[in-house]
Amino acid sequence: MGKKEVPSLVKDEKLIQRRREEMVKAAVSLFKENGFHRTTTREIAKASGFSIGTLYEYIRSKEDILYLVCDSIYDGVKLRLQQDINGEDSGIQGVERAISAYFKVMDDMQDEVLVMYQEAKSLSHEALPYVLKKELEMTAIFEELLFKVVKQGELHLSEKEIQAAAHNIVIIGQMWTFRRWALQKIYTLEEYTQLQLQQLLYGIKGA
Amino acid sequence: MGKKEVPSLVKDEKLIQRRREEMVKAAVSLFKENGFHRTTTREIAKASGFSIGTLYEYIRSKEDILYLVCDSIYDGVKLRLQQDINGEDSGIQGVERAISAYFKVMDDMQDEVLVMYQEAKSLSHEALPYVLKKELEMTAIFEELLFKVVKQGELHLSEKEIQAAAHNIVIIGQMWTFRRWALQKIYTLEEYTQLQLQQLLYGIKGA
Amino acid sequence: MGKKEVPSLVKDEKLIQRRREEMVKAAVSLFKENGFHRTTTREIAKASGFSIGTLYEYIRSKEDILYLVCDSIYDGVKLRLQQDINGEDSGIQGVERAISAYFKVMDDMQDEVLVMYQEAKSLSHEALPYVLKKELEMTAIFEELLFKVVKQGELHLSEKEIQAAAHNIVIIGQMWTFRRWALQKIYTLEEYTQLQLQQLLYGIKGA
Amino acid sequence: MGKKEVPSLVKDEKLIQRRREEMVKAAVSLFKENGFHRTTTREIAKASGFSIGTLYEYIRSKEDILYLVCDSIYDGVKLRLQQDINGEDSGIQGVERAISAYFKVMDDMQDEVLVMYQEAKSLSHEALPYVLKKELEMTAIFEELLFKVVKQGELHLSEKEIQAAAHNIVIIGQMWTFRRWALQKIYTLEEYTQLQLQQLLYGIKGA
DNA sequence: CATGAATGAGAATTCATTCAT
DNA sequence: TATGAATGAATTCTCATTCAT
Repeated sequence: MGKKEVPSLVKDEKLIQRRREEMVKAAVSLFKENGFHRTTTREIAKASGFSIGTLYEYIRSKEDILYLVCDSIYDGVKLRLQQDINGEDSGIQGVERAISAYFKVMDDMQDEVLVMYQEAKSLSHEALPYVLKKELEMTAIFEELLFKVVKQGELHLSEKEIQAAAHNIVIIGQMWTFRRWALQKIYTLEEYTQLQLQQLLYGIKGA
Repeated sequence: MGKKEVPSLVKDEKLIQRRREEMVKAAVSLFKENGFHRTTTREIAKASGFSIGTLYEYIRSKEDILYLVCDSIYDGVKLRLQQDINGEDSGIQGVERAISAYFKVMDDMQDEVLVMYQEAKSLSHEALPYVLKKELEMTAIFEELLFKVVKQGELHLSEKEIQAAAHNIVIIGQMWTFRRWALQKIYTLEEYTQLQLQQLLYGIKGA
Repeated sequence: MGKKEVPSLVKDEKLIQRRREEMVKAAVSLFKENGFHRTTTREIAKASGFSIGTLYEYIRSKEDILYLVCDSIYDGVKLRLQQDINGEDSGIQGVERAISAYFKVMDDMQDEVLVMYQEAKSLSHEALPYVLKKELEMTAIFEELLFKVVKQGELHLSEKEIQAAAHNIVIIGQMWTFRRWALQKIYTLEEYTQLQLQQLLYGIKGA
Repeated sequence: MGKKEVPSLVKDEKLIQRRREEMVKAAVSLFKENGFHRTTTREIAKASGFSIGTLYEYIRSKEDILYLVCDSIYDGVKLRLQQDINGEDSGIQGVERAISAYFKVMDDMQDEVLVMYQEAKSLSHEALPYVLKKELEMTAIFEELLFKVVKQGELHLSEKEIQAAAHNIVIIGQMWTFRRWALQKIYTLEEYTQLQLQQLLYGIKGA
């Protein structure tokens, strides 16, 4: 489904998957600490528990690792989000629930979100679109949610308004991590969630 | 006022300023294209119009350049913003005006904002605080604006609500640049401004 | 035994030893010709028969090479000296024999001694003590030799006199190399040895 | 008298002399601390109290400074030594006096001696001979002294023995500085002088 | 499949020296 | 004479990637 294929010299698909998971885990931790450029492939291999030679059996280049990392994080975020939202109540209530759940995911996956946020731009022109696509899919989740509520007549928003709102939700969630140095000094996650729900729903002038 | 001093081997202060401006201009353009890490000091020197030796007469290390770039961009943004806001009408109207002006600045300085946004995190632990401080000052501008309106009784917001609103304004403005690949396909700047003003003031449930 | 460990990225200890021997050999020859500071790491790599990258798999910095060189030379000198002295006759005769052997070693290892003599001082404050310690050990060999003879009643020297004599022996031996430009024009090694034995044992006034 | 001429762009001989003295003084201090290679011309200029441009009005290259330094030190040592020895008593007594005086000069000029000792070898093939010549002149002083005493019949030494003895005196004096890390822990200058006089005159087998 | 030694292009930085003012 | 800004060749060290075992 539109994923970029990263070739491997190894045939055993199961093994590829397992090794890559180890790699990604190690890499996230290292990227978080030192950033993509300051992390060496040797360090990643070592932290992954195998040799540099083996590392290159499962990827072609250092950039592949970054791609796998971003890919994996998006999948993780999306998976958790979909689990937390699923069927449940719809209407405005459902949107609020989704936002709260999303903020919770951002909080739980802070390190990953940060890495994705800061390093994705280092991807080559070839790989970047795949990641931006994921970012849009993320936004689309909230667009759809809002769209349903509009359809039910509970909200009155144009399509462009829906899009703007969805983008806002997404980055205000991410902001919790990439502005943690400011926000997490002022608010607890619960406070932040309450305040932002208020702002998102009612605005500054809000009732 | 709390700026980090970057030492130079050259004594003539005027010259330092002039050369550094050339450097920063060249660097912004290169960083935008290839990012900080993929840009070499030689490229910066060349694009600045002087030799590598001369470059190092005005800075101590590559990181100094990044710091000067970030510093310069913040100053630029803030300067323009303050010019555009100045005395003028207060009240909610004033806030709206300020937000519009801010979005306009973001649009005009897209390249710079993008660079600052993506590369600032590469600053060392020593220099980073200076830049984060600037980011907070940016936010503080809107906090103060809102605070005045609250004082005048036109808005009813707690301090924490003011802070959240200010952060939202700032990053929704920045989002116009760092999500340009999505947003600028959907909206013109005017549309974006109108829609986001609506969202910020009245929220999803909006009037 | 109190050696400074020089870390390597390579795991195979045997290989490390072999490669470092090649490196040291090449470095001695280059240092002798141009001195430590005028010799580049690339030259050392090339003369050693491997690439610059490989060189740095076996050392951390250029200074490590100098340390390895000094270390190796001292070990070489000491080893040869101990082989030449071993059990043999004791008494004054033994001392004379040892001095002659030592002078012979100095003569055989002129290049090495010269390098060690002239470049050791370029070692960092961290590494220098290890080399000075070796120099003292060298001196201690002669101190012990003299001490035994004193104990046997054949010589009458205080401890401080023993130390002075030992230092004199050591540097008069080294002088053969570092004043070669003067001495080796006047004397053959045999002459030098005879004359200096005379001076050392009986002094200027000597019988 | 066989000195190497170092050209200058400046005409005023008095000025040249004065500036060069300042330069040499600054350089000795810096060389002692960091060695010739690790000292930059900028540092020397600064420590001398003039600009880098001015520095190069009085020398042609960095090496010229080293030559001037060595030259100046030798002249200084020789001057002091000749003052201390002059007419005075002759015979063995005179030799002893000269040695003591020489050791005292070495002690007083430790920094200079050390620099000369360790850095002279960095001189180019062109300049080195001039310095070695000075070293020989130093030795010649003691050769002459000894020669006179031999002539007077108070000592019985061949020419080669005289030369060896003179070399020994010179380097045992220098050793006081370049092995200070060992010797100056054990002896005071007076002790060292007494012990070495004893060794030099009567040898290990002593009186 | 796994290993890790070897490679060398490339990057940041330094510093002796020059020359216009 | 004095100054100090400009220069760029030279140097150390890094690190992604390969390939023989």
